[in-house]
Amino acid sequence: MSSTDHQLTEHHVSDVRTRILDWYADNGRDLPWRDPETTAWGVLVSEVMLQQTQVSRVWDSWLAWMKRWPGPADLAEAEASDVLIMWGRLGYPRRALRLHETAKAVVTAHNGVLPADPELLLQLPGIGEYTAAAVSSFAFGIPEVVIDTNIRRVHARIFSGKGAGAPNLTAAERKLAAQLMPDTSTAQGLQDANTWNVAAMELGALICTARAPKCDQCPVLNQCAWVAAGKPEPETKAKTQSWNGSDRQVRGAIMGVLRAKGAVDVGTLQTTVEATGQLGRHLPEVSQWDRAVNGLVTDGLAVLDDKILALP
DNA sequence: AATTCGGGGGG
DNA sequence: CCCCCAGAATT
Repeated sequence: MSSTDHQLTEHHVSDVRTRILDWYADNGRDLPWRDPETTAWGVLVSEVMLQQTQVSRVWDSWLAWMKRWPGPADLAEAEASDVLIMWGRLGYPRRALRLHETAKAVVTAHNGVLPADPELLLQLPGIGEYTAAAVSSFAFGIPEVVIDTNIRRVHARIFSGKGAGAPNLTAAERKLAAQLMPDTSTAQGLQDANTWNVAAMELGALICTARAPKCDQCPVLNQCAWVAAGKPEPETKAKTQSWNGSDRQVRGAIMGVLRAKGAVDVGTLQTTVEATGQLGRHLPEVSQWDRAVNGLVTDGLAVLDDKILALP
């Protein structure tokens, strides 16, 4: 038994769970994809959009997307170019292509019905460990152990006394998350387990935030190991990749032009993109333009035909 | 295990 | 300016 298991008594865990479940009942946000009327497909769309993109930016995009393509069959019939345009500025446009592919796979391999089994969900493009578990739990009521960046931070602070989750998801974090799940042998426990997933996530998003956590509003302030330890600073993580001058910035600027114009002659690509001002003062070298264009084509985000770069 | 992939919110 | 965000896929 490790030192972190030592204080993990059932009484303590149960107390924390009850407090956070009660807090969520009163403070959970009415996000559109949490509406009971939302389909499982709608939940999946929200989860993919929310991969590395904040709730505030996803909200309107999700509403518009679901209105245009309510189910997988609708999206499966769409053109990839329209899918990318609709994705807009949510970022990481490969997510849009993978969601499009997943819609097609649901139609062709699953009779048009999104599977509930996390193992089947995992096989669909763009769905990883987190999203598979989240859809199973949130949309289908299957009490999978959901672990996202919020939940990892909440668990780390309350039970491990650290300020943040590990840099990469560890076996210890998986074990702890599994131990914290309510017993699902009763109907009430089953419901609590699914609510626990979303409640812990919500606490991390609203109260137990990465920076400037609102501990004065926290339902488990007095149960928190991190607070008890005096809120030690998290170990410094690797510096985030710079944005200005990056390949991603150039790729993103090109995609912005393609979404607006549909296509552009590669001979005028540089001046057209630079004229949008998306690159700031950065003027890419020819080699970076080539790298960006080739990368977009390789990733299926654009096609190059007779010196014309266009949406797929 | 480390990199790459957008774009913007917010301290 | 810098870190962070309901991660996934690739190397």
